[in-house]
Amino acid sequence: MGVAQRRAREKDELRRKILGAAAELFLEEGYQNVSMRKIAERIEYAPSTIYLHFQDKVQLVGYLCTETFAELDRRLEDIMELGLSPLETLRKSLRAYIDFGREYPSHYIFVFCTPESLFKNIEKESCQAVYGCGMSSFERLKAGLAECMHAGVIREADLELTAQSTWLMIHGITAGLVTCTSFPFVDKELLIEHSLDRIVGSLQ
Amino acid sequence: MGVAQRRAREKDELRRKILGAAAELFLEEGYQNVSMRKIAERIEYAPSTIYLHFQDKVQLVGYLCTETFAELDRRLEDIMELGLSPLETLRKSLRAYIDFGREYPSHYIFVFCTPESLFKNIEKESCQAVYGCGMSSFERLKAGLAECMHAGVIREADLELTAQSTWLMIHGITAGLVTCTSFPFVDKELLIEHSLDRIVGSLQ
Amino acid sequence: MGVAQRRAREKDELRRKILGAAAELFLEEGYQNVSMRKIAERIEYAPSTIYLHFQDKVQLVGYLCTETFAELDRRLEDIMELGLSPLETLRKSLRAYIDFGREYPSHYIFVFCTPESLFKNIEKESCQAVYGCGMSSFERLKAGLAECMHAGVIREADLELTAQSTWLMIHGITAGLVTCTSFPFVDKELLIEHSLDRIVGSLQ
Amino acid sequence: MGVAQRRAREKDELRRKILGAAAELFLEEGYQNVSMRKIAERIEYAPSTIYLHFQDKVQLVGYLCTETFAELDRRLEDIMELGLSPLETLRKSLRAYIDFGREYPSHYIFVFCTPESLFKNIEKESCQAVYGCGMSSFERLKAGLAECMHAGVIREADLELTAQSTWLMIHGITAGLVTCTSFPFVDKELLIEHSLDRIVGSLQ
DNA sequence: TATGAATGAGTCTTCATTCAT
DNA sequence: CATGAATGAAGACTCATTCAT
Repeated sequence: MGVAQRRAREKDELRRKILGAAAELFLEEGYQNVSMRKIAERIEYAPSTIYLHFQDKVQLVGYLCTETFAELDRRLEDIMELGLSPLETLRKSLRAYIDFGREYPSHYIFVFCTPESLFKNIEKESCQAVYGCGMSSFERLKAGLAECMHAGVIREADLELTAQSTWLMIHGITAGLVTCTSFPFVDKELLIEHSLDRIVGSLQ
Repeated sequence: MGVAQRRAREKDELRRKILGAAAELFLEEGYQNVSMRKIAERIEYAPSTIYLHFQDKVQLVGYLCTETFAELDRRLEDIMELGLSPLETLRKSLRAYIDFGREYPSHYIFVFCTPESLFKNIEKESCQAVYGCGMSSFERLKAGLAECMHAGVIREADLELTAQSTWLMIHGITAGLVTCTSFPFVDKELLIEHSLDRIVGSLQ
Repeated sequence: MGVAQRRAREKDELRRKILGAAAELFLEEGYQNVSMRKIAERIEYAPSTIYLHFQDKVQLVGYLCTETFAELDRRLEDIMELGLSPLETLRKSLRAYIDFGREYPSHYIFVFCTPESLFKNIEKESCQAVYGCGMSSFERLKAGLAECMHAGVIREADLELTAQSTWLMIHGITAGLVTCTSFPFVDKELLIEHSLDRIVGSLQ
Repeated sequence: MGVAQRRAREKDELRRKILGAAAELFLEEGYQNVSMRKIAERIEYAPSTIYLHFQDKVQLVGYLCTETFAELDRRLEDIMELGLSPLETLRKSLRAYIDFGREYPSHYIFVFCTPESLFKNIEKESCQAVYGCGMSSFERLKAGLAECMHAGVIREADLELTAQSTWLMIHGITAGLVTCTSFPFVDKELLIEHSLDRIVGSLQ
């Protein structure tokens, strides 16, 4: 049993190594410039070895995103469990979203800023993984807004509309900061807080 | 001299033809799926001919974006010349920005949603063209905000901060609508107007 | 000892399972589209396990053909034991040969229509198995012809020459029907019988 | 003009060189083992250069066969123009067919002995070229038989049936001699002539 | 005995780019 | 000015096979 366990652990380790290398390359080179070959080179394995762990490139990237966004979900969950007021929870969640995007810029860009035309010849199923994995955090955002409306701390309005509008705005902040790296932004901390003030304020 | 003139004119014509074909392909297929070969095919010239007019692919696309964003500038200018109130002008400008992005999704994505790491091995000059071309519209936005502050129709605040924050938000709307094509957005017209209400409202 | 026997039996069972799966795939997909992996998948064993039972792919296929052609031998034997007249026996044998080829097209093609150059880098032994396995049926054909000559029901002639010539003709019918699947053949039953009439007729 | 002519000639020369190398490899290694890379290596060009002359592998092979079978057609035509008797013409044609197959074994094997399953994932169109190119010689054979029937030198019978049956037989001779290179054939000249005697005889 | 992990050589193909003409 | 020819590097992926366990 010990053997089987070790094997499983080793297998998982390599899997994580692959995902790690992929994430790094992603960050450094962007999705387009990440190839199975380069991933393999970085971990010093043969390209074909990757195929023992992932069906194809898109699946690999899909897992990468899924796993990374699970982290965002976890963070949002943690915030909800802090027992803060609905409004504080919302504000903290929005901030967590932005922070997350800045910490995992490549993942964020890949999932939310990659035009779908890029996946022209790729199976729908595989793409679902990539596009789907942002949905659960959106749902969380919506839930947070619902609670605020319920508590009467923000204006009553169409929930879906409000949620989408709010998401678009924090997406703008996240994406903008993350992709436009040579834009001469003012102090980013200030910029984020100022923007959140406006966004949250405009809900009230 | 007549000869020289004609030559210059012809040269310029071909240049425009190339840019035109590139723009079409760009729109239809997105940056990644545009190749020099396809551009050449479309205008029925040899691929190598393109290199007589443009240094490389990125430069070509850079020019493309520059020219396209000039169109945005023109639109913003037109709005300013309408003689509307500062606030109306601002609102119309923001709206024009979003509309422009939706009309030229590939250009918008290329200029604002492409992580710069993608251009690792590419001459700075070429990249400058790409990244610079959004700046003038940002300046216009800033000017519009300044006028509103001046006129006292929006709250007095740090101009640069306000402008960047505002840009990030409308960028979010534009980018979100344009890249997340499979997201189940509510009625987009409504979504945009609602969001603009919030953004402009949060300035007051 | 009981243990050793059981082991041997189990080993043989797996061997047959492998050959069975290979035969199925062979039939469904043809030699080129059969891979060790696919065989392994079908029997739910690891690819490497196959190598415990067969040296390599060609050897495996060699055995496969050997076993399948043994079936042809059996059928020819059965016919001989029917106690028919020499000529009837011959005719029935030729027909059985063609039918066999049509039932096992992949095997037939592999053994008789694969140029030997394909096995350039493969051990002679393995190839022998493949090429040898058609010989015994040829010998049976020759015997049948000999008997007919002996009985005076066909023209006396060089036996080897006659046999080879006859084999080439029925080989043409078999191979043609089996490989040229998109050729617009007339009714195949008719075509076969008409051809056999001519072949047998030309012996008399 | 001289320049353009020379260019065209050179282009054609390379094209022929590619086809030549492909044919050689074909012969030596069989269709399966011929790759674009190997062809390129043999002519000492980059693999991508081949794609300037042929769309893809199947097209290349298609041309190879088409061109080769054009040669067979030419030979059959030449025979028809000799002004021989219908029967002599037929006999000579059958013989020419067999000789042709023996001279271009790889081409013959490829066109007539390659199971279509090999082209599983390949466009129908491309395959047509490969499979179609034997048809015109079959038509010639049919015409020859028709003339013989007309002249009353062979038995009147269903033309299509007779033609297909006859083709299958000479196909058997050709394919057998060409693929079964290690079979201990008797003197091939004798074998061919003997078989032709039988085939033609069985028409009368 | 059986296997899981790993590989290296190979598959076809596309692309941006260069250069002699 | 324009091009046709050519290329080298890279793309994703498959396969038969080996070997330590």
